[in-house]
Amino acid sequence: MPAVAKTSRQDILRTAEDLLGQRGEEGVTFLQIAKRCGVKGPSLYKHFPDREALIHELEVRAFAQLGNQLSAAPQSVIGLASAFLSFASLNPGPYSLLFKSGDPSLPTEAIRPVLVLLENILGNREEALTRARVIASFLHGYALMERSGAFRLGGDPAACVAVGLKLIVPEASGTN
Amino acid sequence: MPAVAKTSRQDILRTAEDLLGQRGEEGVTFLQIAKRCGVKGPSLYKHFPDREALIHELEVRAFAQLGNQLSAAPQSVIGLASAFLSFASLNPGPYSLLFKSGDPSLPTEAIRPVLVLLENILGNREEALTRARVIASFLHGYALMERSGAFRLGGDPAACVAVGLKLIVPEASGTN
DNA sequence: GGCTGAAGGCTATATATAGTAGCTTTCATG
DNA sequence: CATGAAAGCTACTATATATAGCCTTCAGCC
Repeated sequence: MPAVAKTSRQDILRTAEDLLGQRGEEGVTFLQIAKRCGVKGPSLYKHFPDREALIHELEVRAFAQLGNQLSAAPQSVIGLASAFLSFASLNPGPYSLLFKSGDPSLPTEAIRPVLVLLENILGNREEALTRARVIASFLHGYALMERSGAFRLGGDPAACVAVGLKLIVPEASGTN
Repeated sequence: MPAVAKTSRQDILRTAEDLLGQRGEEGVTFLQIAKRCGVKGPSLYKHFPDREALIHELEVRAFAQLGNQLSAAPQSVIGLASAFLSFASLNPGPYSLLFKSGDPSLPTEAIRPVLVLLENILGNREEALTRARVIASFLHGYALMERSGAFRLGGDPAACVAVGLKLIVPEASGTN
């Protein structure tokens, strides 16, 4: 439309996602992105008002990815939990952005499969929401502590996942 | 001992903790600390090799504080969990440092009361460790999600704490 | 009493970061 | 073909971490 256009919003976002994956959130700098996109730093401000806006966009995308993973997974407690934890460990960069900002409506979308499953299992909307929150907290906390190596007392930390899930949703045992 | 000494390691750490409490981890900068301690930025390197070392020290202190809170709390599942979550919400700065670095031996100390309590309740060391991990993951995840406002689907998020604890340690019901 | 060495300051500097101001180029459209 | 906006650019500001090298002051020793 307008002028030369050496890069684009999409190009920038893709590059930022690469950096996020390779170096984590700290590594997502305008200078690095610009360099890789073949423009100078300040030019990026023609596409994003500031760094926070870019990071927010990455968070939205991360939620979308997580949502896809959960939708595609076996719709069981174990299936969804495994998909969640896989996403966390395979995509530490994007994962680290989740559950931090607290504004978009997308999280609701991404987590929906869990809620739907629990409603089916429990037959109670209210109880399902509470239970979903317990599971989300548990898995999120586990993912973070696992990644940072916070489980230092020996044994197999991963073992606590299955145990935890069974405790939190005993109704799913057998049915899975 | 040696020379003028306008400040000290302790002074710097106290100032850094103030900043951590007031502005969060991002706000803990050598320049700000130096200003408040009445010295210039580079002088701080006479007391700490780099910023990371300072932050690590703050993390160690945060674990010590948390440990004190847990030791002083009622030694019940609810009592310890409440103390943990209180610490998290009353000290967001220090709390944000916990379970991140993954090197010191102090975490082990801080969390010990939980482990001891669960060993008493369950009478099984192995099982107690697993259960402690489930609880720690759950509470840590809850604290983070609560703080960032990740619970957006209405109802009372806090309600899921009691429910979660009861599910994870049903043996404690009645006894608390 | 005076030397000396090291602790702990300081200034100056280098690099990386976010962000702003203001100019320039290019093309799509009237 | 003129114009205006999109998207570059350079130059600059401010803040951050960190290093180099110098200066000052005292503690301890001869």
